Amino acid sequence: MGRAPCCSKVGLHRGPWTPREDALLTKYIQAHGEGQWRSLPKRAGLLRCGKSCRLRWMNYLRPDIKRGNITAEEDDLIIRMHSLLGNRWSLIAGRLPGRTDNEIKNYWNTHLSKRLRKQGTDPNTHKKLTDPELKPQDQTTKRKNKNDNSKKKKKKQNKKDKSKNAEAERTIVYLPKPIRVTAFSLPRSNSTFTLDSNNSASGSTSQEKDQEEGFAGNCQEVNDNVLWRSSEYHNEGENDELGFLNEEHDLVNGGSDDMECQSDFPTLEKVYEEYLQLLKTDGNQEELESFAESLFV
DNA sequence: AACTTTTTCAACCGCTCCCCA
DNA sequence: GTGGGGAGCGGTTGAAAAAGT
Repeated sequence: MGRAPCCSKVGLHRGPWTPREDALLTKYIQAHGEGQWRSLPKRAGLLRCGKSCRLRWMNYLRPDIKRGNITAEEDDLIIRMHSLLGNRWSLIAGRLPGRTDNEIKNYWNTHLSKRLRKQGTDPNTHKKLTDPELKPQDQTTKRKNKNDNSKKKKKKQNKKDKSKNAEAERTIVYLPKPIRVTAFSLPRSNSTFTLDSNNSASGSTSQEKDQEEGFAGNCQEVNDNVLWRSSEYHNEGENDELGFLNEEHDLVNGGSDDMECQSDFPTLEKVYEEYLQLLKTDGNQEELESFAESLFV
């Protein structure tokens, strides 16, 4: 059993937000700032749960949210980030100014994972799908279950078991150990994503290459391209786990003018080489895990 | 035009982590 | 050291829209 819900559902509004609720929330946050989500609804005069308020603000009302279609550059970046980080949407979103984790998650599930499958790449592992029978395992199957109530109920009941089984069956990808990070040291209300017109993601294009080379290919691709340009995706004051990657990329490239790197981390190339060595050695899971962990100290 | 199926995405849920008393 | 509350995250749901028949 988990914790009790953060708020009593009795008497609270649920479902889509009305313009009036949006206005109340926006007005309140503009006046008092973000935070204190639990008590915010009451103080703002909203009949909503604090969680709901937070979500609405973070995913929809925040002034720094970028509207409109995801560009090809963003698209490409999401795929690359996902190959490195997996489903860590908030981290990925942190690299895409103005985009929310929810938006990226949705975009991945509705567009990118499908596209990768079509292209013969497993969206989970980013490896080439060898068995064509794996392909139909997409949302179509999921949708068919949607109208089946008994299955639906069972689905929820077996949720945990399923995820455990899936865990066991899944191909192990030695992604870094997930850690919780606070995306920005500044309060969000103060963080300004001033992305000028030159700030597109990299000029990289070679998705086909990625598919052929799988995870390793992606990693190499990351090294070779300008994905980690600190001036583009590293907000001032940000202290997330990818920070060192940004720095390392600059080191690899001989450093950049706008950023002084005094990191003790090995270069990204070295890290990658070491990683590949460990991958080649069979049954070296422990070493791999500790290696991955060491990257995030 | 009517109906069915599929897709999209905002919102919810359950869980974990972090912080503080 | 520990327990509780707040915040944040990722997975999932379901209503509405779009596409197909």
